[in-house]
Amino acid sequence: MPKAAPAMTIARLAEAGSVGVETIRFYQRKGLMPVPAAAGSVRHYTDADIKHLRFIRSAQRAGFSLKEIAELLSLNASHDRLRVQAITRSRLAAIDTQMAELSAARTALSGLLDECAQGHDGPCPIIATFDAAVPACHQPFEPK
Amino acid sequence: MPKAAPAMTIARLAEAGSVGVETIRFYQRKGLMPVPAAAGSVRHYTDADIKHLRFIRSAQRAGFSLKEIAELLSLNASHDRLRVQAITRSRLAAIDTQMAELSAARTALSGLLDECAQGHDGPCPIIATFDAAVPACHQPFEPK
DNA sequence: ATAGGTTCCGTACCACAATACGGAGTCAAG
DNA sequence: CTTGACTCCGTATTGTGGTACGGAACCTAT
Repeated sequence: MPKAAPAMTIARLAEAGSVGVETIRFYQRKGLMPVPAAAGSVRHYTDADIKHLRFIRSAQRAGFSLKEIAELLSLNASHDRLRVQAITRSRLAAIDTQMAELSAARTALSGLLDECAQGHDGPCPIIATFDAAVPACHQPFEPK
Repeated sequence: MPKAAPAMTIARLAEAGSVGVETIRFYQRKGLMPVPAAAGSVRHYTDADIKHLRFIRSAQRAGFSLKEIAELLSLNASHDRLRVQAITRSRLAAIDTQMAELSAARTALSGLLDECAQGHDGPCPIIATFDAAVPACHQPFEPK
């Protein structure tokens, strides 16, 4: 019998997915991850769980919220491809909007940065973009 | 005497900035907006406040957090252009990172969308990107 | 067999950016 | 001069995505 793989516990799964143990338990509570039936009193995970976890993380990187990811996962079972496509399309639209916004912000900021780096007299144009007199508002942020 | 402008109250300012009244009070608490000395027992705002508010909103669109915006505003007073430039540069870098991520996500998603829209047998490739068997995990999300 | 590390579980807490709520005061129109 | 809208103020609650904590049970190496 070949030597058994060292049984994937939650800590190993967490490491494989580059997340914390608590994060996995959090996902389980949210219904995002299946909770495997315990073999004994400690759960064991499989490669499928790693993939599952990675799916969650990459969907997150694509901008899906955990709620949407939960829906996508539940649709996996129901085979409702049209719904999946609809969700994906709206995410694509949101990405386009966000990219446009970021791109506009990028243009504006880098222009202002150049301006600001050039001269050095008077108020910085980055902030002077709002060029009204600013009365004192120097309370520390969140003075707990 | 020309007819007086109708005195800008917090509600009017909120409308001009497309935010809620509560949001303005929230910004004031955070030190992001000056709290004008009350003329009588009700505060009056000026065009400068509208600009101030719009600055906050556009900086937010550029991805700055309220904390960073507070710092930018305080630097306006101290004329520390180098610091402003540093903050701006790091924001630009973050924007570039985020755009790259979004762009990658966009490519991936739109490819998958095409694939999914084409065929209609088997599991949807969008979800099959994570192609492991998914045990039931159908607890409602956030079952309050 | 016992010490030390993990796991499991519930509950609490964090940051962020608001939003809601309730009561007291005030202002302006009918 | 009353009524209704608006203001001010503090405190509480929301949603999102986690992170932390404490105790009990359990598993493993010595």
